[in-house]
Amino acid sequence: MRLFDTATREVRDFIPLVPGQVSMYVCGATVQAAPHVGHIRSGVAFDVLSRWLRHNGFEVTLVRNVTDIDDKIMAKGEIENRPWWAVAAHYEREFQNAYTILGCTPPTIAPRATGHITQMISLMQDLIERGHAYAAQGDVYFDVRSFADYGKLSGQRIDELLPAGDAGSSSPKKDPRDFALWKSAKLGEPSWPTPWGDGRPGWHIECSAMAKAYLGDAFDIHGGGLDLVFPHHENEVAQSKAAGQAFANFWLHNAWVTTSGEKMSKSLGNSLLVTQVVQRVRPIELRWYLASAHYRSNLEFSDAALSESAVAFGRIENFVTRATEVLGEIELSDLPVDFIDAMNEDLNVPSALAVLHEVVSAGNSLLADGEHGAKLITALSQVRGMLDVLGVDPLNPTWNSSQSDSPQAALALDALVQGQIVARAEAKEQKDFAKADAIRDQLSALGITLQDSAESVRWILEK
RNA sequence: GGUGGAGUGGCCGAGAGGCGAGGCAAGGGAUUGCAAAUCCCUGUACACGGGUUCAAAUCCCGUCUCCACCUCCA
Repeated sequence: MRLFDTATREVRDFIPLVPGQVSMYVCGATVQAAPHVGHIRSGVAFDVLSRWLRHNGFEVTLVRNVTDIDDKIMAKGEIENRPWWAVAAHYEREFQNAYTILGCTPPTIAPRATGHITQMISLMQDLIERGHAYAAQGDVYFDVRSFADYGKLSGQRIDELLPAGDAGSSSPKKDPRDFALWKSAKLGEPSWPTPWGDGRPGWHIECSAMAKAYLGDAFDIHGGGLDLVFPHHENEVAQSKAAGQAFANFWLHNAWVTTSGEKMSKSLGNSLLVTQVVQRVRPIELRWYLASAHYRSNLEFSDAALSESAVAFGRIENFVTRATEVLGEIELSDLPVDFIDAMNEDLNVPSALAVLHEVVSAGNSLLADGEHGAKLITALSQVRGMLDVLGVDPLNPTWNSSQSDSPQAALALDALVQGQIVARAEAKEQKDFAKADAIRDQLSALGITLQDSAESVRWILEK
């Protein structure tokens, strides 16, 4: 399998540090607002990666952090008139819900920054001892000039960077590009005791501390959104490597969801909350849409594209449902070679989907011809296998809408619709097409679509 | 100013020297009482200008446009 590594800017062979196991750290959310579609794209992208790794027999340890203390969370607490920790807990839950309804496999652990202050202190002590950090007026800063590789990950040179915004004359920093590992607490701010005084973590330190706590000094993959490359990941890798760790072997970054060509972000006012979008399409359709573009390509979000994508998925789903009605439960078989090749080449999902569509077409032909044998079984099992890798197998219990799908209700509805189907068949028998069409229209008005085929009539409830 | 990415047919979206990925939409056909569902057929697209090559969307040079990061960001 090959993956694009931001650090080397090339697609290269992925070989885990420990055979058979993959350790992965993905930057989750700073829980200061509800998740929008862009946030969840990242969740879906790395979920597809971990599913593919598991499919290939790797045991995956996935750490996805929750940064639950930072300036914005504190500011939000002011606005919402509640403690910072209530804000953090609230939005953490919202993210959790979004990941869940989009079918993301839960991470092995979702550690919180505030639960790892001890590890942060120990890391800072280590950095100070090694001469890569210094305490000043209760703050602790990372000394970027002390670390030769600073800027390597993002291709930045320290002297070419725009001056940092907080580099005022009052700053105790040695260099304006030095960044805060720890910030001394002002009155009324949350704080934790340290050898340098009471304070709270700066951004970046939590990820270094938690990656080490759960994955050790060296691990396979570090992921996140493209905007994290600089400064977040640059600073993280600087801290951890300056502390003597090998840190991440691969750096993976997902691209944006855009609208009108621009990155979706709160400040531009163009963000769409996950909760809003899943009112328009089903969660599985949103996931299909987000997963269907290559993770390193921008995905231009539009209502039209979303709707078309849902229609396209409907065709796949239709095949799965019809074939399953004919075949019942089946065992999964091997995936098509072309699909495997596409996924192994830096998760080329769009190419992989071309294979999926081909198998679906072939499967539909088999159904149309009434061939319900081994070929159809293979087609269905391959299709479901491919969908499963992408996390969009419609038959997976994840997607059962719990409220409406009680078995009794489904049986009752089926009995009623079957009655109408029989009535329509009788009308057709008597060439009373007006009556037959009226029955079909009635059902259609209720969201029930009839699908005729040579030997049977089936119905589906539009969702 | 520094760094990185992108411009592909009506739309979405892969590919990255060689004989038209795929999807959606559209047109035609099969099937149907009519629809729906399904299947088959139909498209010579790669921002622009040069160049290299037997061959370029893919390589080189130049130009234009857009986006992102360098401040919080998935």
